[in-house]
Amino acid sequence: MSSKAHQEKIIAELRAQGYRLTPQRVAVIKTLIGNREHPSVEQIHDRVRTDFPMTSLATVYKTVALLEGMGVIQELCFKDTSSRYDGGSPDPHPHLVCTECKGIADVNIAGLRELYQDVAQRSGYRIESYRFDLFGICPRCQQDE
Amino acid sequence: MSSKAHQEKIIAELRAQGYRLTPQRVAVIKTLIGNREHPSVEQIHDRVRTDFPMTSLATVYKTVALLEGMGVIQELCFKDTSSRYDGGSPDPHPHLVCTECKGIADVNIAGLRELYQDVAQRSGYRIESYRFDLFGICPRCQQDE
DNA sequence: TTCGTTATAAATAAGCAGTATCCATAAGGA
DNA sequence: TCCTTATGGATACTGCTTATTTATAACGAA
Repeated sequence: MSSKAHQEKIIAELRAQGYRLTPQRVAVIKTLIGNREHPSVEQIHDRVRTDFPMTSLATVYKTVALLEGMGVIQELCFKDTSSRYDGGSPDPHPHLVCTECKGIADVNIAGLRELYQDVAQRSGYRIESYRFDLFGICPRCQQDE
Repeated sequence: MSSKAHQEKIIAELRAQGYRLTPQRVAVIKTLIGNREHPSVEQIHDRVRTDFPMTSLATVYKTVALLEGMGVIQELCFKDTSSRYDGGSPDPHPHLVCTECKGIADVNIAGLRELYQDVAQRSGYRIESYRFDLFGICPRCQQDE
């Protein structure tokens, strides 16, 4: 699905659930959806304010909470930085996290589902989601060393 | 290694690095090491205070930071609860997290190393550690439903 | 198009986990 | 036993996030 179509779908979903379509919300959605940069609330706020300078930080917090509640974005919480938001896919997937530049990249790992379904069977847990972060140094930061 | 031996090893390591062995530190170590319950700072604090009632929360924070810096325990940060501490093994390993009772269990997943070494090769990242949490409902909480 | 209802935005106060500060105390070597 | 100095205790503070309050604007109805 194209980024534009994805945005439209979420906007339609908001409308369907009776939420109002405010310019601020649309701007947050546009910043998040199809953006592969996993921005922080601050970064979303800065971006949104280029178009709507009066937008409050609280509004961005409320909007990302709303979108997360709808299950269309994922919050990625880290201990040393503020949370980052993944608007690319609402389904869990592993992330590559550069400990140097703090960049976050999506990565696909084949066979992961089978792996944790085996764990579910062995442990008796009913597994509903996961979080898999690989920490290291990205190629760009390795060059800069 | 037995839990007792593990504690002794860490105490020796503290001494070797010139840190003082205070009763508070020893109590924190005893609470953490060999404990499979992944306690929070609050829980460690409560436990330590049964023996040393005057112990401050700040002391527990400082001690777990020290132990984490030495690489003998792992901090597990979550978005909805305060951090939990893993004193069982300093090496990264996956965790099963019950979203109902907030319990955390260690789990072994064979082949994980190969899996992310393949990712390293494909992506060019130099992977140094990871965090893998599986969220779900533990067997006990499933029974209580 | 206008009006009315009411969800939402802005501003800002409050909450909370974790950190820093400061002084008194006690660990450990001499 | 004494001395030096790291450490503990108390508490103020910080930064991220949430709650509160009031004014505004979205959207259905007429």
